Amino acid sequence: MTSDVSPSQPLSLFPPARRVKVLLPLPLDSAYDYAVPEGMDVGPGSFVTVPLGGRQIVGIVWDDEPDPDGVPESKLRPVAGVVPVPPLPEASRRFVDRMAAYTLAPPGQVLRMAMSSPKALEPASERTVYTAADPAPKDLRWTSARRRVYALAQEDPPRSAADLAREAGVSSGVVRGLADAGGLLPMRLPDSIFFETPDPDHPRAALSDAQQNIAEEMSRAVLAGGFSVTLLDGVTGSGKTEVYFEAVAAALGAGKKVLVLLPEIALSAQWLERFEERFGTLPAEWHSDLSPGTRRRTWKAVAEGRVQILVGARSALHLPFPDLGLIVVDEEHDGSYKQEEGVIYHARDMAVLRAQISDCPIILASATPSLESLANVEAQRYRLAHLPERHGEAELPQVSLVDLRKTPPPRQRWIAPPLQDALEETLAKGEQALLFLNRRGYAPLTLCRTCGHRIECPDCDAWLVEHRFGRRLECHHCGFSMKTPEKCPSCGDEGSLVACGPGVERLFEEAVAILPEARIEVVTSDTLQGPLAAAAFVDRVTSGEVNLIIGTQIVAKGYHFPLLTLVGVVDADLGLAGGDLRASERTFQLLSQVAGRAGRAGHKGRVLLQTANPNATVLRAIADGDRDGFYAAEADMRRDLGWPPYGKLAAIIVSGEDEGHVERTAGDLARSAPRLDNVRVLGPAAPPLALLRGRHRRRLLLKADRTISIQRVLSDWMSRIKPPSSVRVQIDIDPYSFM
DNA sequence: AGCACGCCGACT
DNA sequence: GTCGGCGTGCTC
Repeated sequence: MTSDVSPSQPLSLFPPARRVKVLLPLPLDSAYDYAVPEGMDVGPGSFVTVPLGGRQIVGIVWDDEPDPDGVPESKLRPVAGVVPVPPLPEASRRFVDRMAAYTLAPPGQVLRMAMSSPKALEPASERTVYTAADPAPKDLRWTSARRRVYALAQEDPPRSAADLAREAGVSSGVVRGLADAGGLLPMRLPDSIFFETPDPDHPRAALSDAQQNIAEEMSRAVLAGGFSVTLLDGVTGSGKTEVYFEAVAAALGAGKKVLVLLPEIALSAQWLERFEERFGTLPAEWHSDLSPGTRRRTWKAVAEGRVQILVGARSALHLPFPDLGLIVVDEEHDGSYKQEEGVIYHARDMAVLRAQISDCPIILASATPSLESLANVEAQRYRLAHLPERHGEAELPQVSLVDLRKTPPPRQRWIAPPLQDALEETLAKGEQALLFLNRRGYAPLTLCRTCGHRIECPDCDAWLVEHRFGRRLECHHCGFSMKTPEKCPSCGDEGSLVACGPGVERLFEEAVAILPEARIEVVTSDTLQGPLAAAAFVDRVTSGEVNLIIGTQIVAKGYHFPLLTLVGVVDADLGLAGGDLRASERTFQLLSQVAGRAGRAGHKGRVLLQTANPNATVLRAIADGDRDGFYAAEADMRRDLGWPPYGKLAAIIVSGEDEGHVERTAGDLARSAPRLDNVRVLGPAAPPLALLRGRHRRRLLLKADRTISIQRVLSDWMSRIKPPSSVRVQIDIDPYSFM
């Protein structure tokens, strides 16, 4: 096979080069082979620069043995260099492999998420900091501004010129002047970030017996090590966070690293505050709002093992932790853990996989667990830790339904009389209220009175939503936006366009009319961009500057306002309209969460749900506080029909600009569908958004028994057809969205 | 993902 | 006559 190279054969000038597999962060089918130049030191996990076509790319040396007969020697190109960062840890590499196998995504595309901070790989940059020159030069002219800067420069840690100027309240010219005059000494420091080690023994509030027992049990699991999953189930206000903080403390105390996932870290200023109270310092953070510099330094600090604890959104799962001792997924039921673009995955499930690979415990926390997690408890794959009641004096809020058929609001209004009365009472008592409507903008539909035309998105099967504050119509699916027209785009009639249905902006108008004294704030993802805006909003509410909040689901998550005693859900039926397999579950979770905003320590809360279907089982369950009944009924229904979590499901989405090509490919897929026992293929069908971002779509569903490996079935199936390049076929394992 | 190669419209 | 649109296909 290979030529026999021995010292007695000097003719063999080119012995076969040593090969390695290099996985590139690109959606390629497999890792590529490269030749390792003589004397280059690389092993599994090494970050290497390799030539690909006409460019240089950083990839990772993968573990697989390269097949010497794979790619012909002549095609092999040499590894260009090794990047001086710690190798990608074994656990991270296995995670990439297994996540790719699970989601059926190319491994390189999964790897790309782990290498999301390309600048982190560049050689460490430096920054300049200044210390006070001691003694200061004798001939220095002292001004009060210079004195302040000098005093600051005597403190630790040494600061950059910009920080000195800002903290001393002087212009940057003063700092430069003082430095030039020799009063400050420049120092070059590596541009890295230092995360303080949290103090697990920081003084903390006492826990109840129930909390203490669970905290101790989870701490023992952390110290013992080994993979285990615990579902931490407790209503809002039962102190879940405090309990899992104890497990975090145990891990930190033992020198183990911790990853906490939250649905939207940007909105969790209050979570960070609680963390700081418990541990005396802030954790490292990872989310989409990080500046590129912080992102780079944080990535590097994680890779170098200098981060003890990190809290982040789902993408934090891909950070190169060398060793994890505990993972926590808070609000594990939350829909935003499902990534719907690129590699389609559920961060909660992948976190469980990550914990399994690191052989460490994972805690899934929620007041309204997913049916998936409950089924895993039932099957004894997960442990259950149940916190029965609200901690302290807080009581559960009283929930009642407002029947919109019996007590409807006036025409073109959405607040029914019982809710209006409750709002007036609450504000009169000096307490706060929240009106919840999960609809951004002013009105979801603009209609022409003359010709009946509905204004739709040119690129999607969706109505444009009027945003009156911004005087625009927007598509909430693709971002298309236009100035609100004066004339009907179809018949040209002037002044004939009418807004139909409510959005939060329109509700604001109504609230102003009926509660002229109220101090009202509309809170949506449009108005709360970034952690600073969120923190400012929290301040306005806690200080009492605002007493009526009108918001979308963004306010349902994670905020606690002590004086908020009334929650009005304007349209409790909204989430049930689509009728997909998870509609009831989602509605239950969302409404429970919103309801949980009402009432805390000492103030009993009230929740009014406006509905036209007061007999809907979800709403009855919430009103009666019959959580267990709801879950049992929903689980029975899913079990009977073989839906998840009692069966497996995958969606196959076919899309492209040419509708005919899409139809044909979808048809081909259906015809070549696997014919197996315990596997059914449904479709193709046009999803509700059959046109999205200018692409036509069809969807098939593969439904199988729990015992079937749907990944194998799917990859066999996909290998049988070859779609034209104009058509994309995406696979969504465990779909959550049916749009 | 990028970059090259390749085949049809408005320009110096 | 050429510059350039981005469709298609390849990269160890």
